[in-house]
Amino acid sequence: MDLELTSEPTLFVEVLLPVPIPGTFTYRVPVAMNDLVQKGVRVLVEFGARKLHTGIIADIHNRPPKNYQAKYLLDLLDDSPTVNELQLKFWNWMAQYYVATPGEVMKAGLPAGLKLSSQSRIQLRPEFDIEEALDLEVLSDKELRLLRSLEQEDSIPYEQAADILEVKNPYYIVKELVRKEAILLFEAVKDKYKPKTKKKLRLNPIFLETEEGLEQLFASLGTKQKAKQEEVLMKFLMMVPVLTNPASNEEGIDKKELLEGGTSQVSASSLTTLIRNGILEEFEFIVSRFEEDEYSATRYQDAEVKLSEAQQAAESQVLGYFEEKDIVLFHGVTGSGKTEVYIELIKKVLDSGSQVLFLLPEIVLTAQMVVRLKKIFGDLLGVYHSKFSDNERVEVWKGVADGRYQVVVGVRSSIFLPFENLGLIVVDEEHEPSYKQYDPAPRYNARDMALVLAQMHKAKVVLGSATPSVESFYHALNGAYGLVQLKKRFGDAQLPEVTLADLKLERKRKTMKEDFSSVLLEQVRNSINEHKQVILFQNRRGYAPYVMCEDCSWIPTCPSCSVSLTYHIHRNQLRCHYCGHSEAVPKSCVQCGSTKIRTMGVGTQKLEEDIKFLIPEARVQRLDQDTTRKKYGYQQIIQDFEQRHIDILVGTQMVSKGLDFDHVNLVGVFDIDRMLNFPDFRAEERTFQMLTQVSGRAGRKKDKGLVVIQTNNVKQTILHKVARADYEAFFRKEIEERKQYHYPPFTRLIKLSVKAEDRDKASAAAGLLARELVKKLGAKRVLGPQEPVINKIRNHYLMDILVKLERQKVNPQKVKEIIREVLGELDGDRQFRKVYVNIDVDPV
DNA sequence: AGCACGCCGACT
DNA sequence: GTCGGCGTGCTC
Repeated sequence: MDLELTSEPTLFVEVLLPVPIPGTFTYRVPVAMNDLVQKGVRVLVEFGARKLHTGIIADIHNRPPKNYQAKYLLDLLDDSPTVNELQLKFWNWMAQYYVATPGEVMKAGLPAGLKLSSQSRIQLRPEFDIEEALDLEVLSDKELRLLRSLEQEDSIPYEQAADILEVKNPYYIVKELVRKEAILLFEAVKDKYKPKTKKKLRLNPIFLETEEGLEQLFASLGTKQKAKQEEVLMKFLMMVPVLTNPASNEEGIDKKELLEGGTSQVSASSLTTLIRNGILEEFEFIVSRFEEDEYSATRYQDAEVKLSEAQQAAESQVLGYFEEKDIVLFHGVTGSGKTEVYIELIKKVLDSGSQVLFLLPEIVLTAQMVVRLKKIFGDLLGVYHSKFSDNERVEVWKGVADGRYQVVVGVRSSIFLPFENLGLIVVDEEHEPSYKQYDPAPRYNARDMALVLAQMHKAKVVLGSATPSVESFYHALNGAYGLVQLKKRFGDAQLPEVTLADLKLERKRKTMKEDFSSVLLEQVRNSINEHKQVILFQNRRGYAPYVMCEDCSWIPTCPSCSVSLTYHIHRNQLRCHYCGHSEAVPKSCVQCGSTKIRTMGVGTQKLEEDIKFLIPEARVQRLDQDTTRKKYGYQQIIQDFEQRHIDILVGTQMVSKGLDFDHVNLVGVFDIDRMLNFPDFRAEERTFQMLTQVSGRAGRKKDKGLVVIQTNNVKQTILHKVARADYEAFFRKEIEERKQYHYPPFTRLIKLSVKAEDRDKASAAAGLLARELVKKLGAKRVLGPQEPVINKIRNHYLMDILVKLERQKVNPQKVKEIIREVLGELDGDRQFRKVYVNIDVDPV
């Protein structure tokens, strides 16, 4: 036989693994799999001595690695690719741009449910003879004990060995037994994703084959407990017309439905007997985790949305821009009806056969927008949300891959879904910082990545906002993006009136009640008397940001972070919002022994308490991270507020997002000065956006709403711009400052955070880094190192370096290469062991 | 990032 | 001796 002709080529694959090591890993393809390997397929590989990993095939070739022996692929997990080629390209791009590894991007992009988990198991070697080993006296007591237990089982989990042996770490004993060739240690893999099933029942079809079948059936029942069994059967036959409609039997009936449904309950144990005797058959049916709701039958063609003239004009402007530009910034004031325009655009894209991605910031998602879209797009719409379980995410992933979902509404991570042909991406509230991921790497901004993804799909993008980011508005004015504006509220609703409450003055006159100015409190009372609703905005959760000893000013701080501890009232404890540390409130001062420990400052909990005390008849509810932990917590509160079971909603920025309430006529804003004075070049932008958003909650329909902003400095011009809803005035001033001080959009920023347990080490490493960067980039482009305000988190000291690159002159990818190089040097220096550096490209 | 391996000190 | 803590180096 001619080996040359029959032998198959030896193939190798580049496998992407979810590890933070640069590059892919080369594995050898077993000949039997040669025809089955394809890019994007999940594979099972051994990685390191004992670990199994799920990886993705990124490339296939026939070049054996030079310096090592490639391991074999263990298994292929898919028949068809889980990740398409465009996604692989996208991941790669993202890794380059954000200075991350492809593995880190994979980790962020692939839902956990598509990764496999592995567990070590121990098994007795069948050829090993325990008695013989005993005769030879080569086994210790413990070893023997483990072997005896294994005799009874096929295999046991590794952890169980610890219980059997009554030791903490069975590793050495297990290892010794492996050496003696008594046992095998292997990895069992299980697919984490399990479809959800329902138990269904059908009648054994043999009873339907002949005319007399059913009679025989009743005759064949055992004599014992016959009546009960008959009862079950009768109910079944009433619910399933087996004779007139045999297909209904094929389809079966819910087990639960048979047992509990209808008018009577029937015996579950009789049913079990019927199943055991082969009269009824039980089978499992895969169901979707997403309940088919009342809208699912609707086709979007049927759901008419009437656009106002202004909306129609906006839509045709967007379409007009799309003739020549790929990106349009859609600036529409709160309540101007951007959503209807989005919907019309989406319909058009769907009609052309392309897919649509609708991005929303984190918090809004469960609320009204999804319901609205669901009504229109029915079961073509997939929803991707951070509170979904792993399994639910996998179902959306698969739905997108097989084309069941043509529209997806989702949070930032939905840019990773396996779209084949996107035609449009809508980024609503494009200015929202929650589109940016902080930790872990890749620190990506979903808004920016949406632009990249769209380009790869040759799709269009609409960036929508009532308060566009300075960057986006600048690009729009520059002509890089199209600009479409809606300046009037829908249906002639008026913009709210904005009043400033002068806290300095009120304090002097002693008219403050707790943290409420008399101006605000009076308005709250008015609203309640008129049976209107009120929103109070305080962007700080907890009860008080810190507590303090009245006698010596001692403030409890976190043992691991350089921050004061926040007081939470319900558990009566102090908590760190950075690392989660919590402790009881000290009864007396640690420093001077005084018992006069007072809460300082205001959080949402305190506001809630105060307003309940000041207006006892009002029904008050708090909306923040702490009250919305549960999956539907947020939805529940919003619903209660909508249905007017709540008069006053006290909350963090959660209250400011995309919610339309018809009966709110007052919004109160606390602590805005702290936000304005935040040491960040975006502080004013953030404040303006937040105030505009939260103001938008006041007044709908014909009622003019009122916004009361409490401030210590009524002269701050930004507050007056909010009052006039003058975005463009805000923008003009802001863009001048950005230009003057070289901030985005005129520069690109890269922030390096150096982290080490030792403060001097962090400082020294940062110093070295900065010097090297200055050498290569010039002193003007490197700021710092500077110790951040919060200089210690989780027992690691921090130092920041900011790299500023002029937008026109500098190639940012080159600079990232330089940063990688310099970091490599630091990595090689023994002195800087255990120093970590985070790279944040385009920090927000 | 894990995780194995090796070296060191504490304990039965 | 054995256990377990931590520093170091590697993963196709």
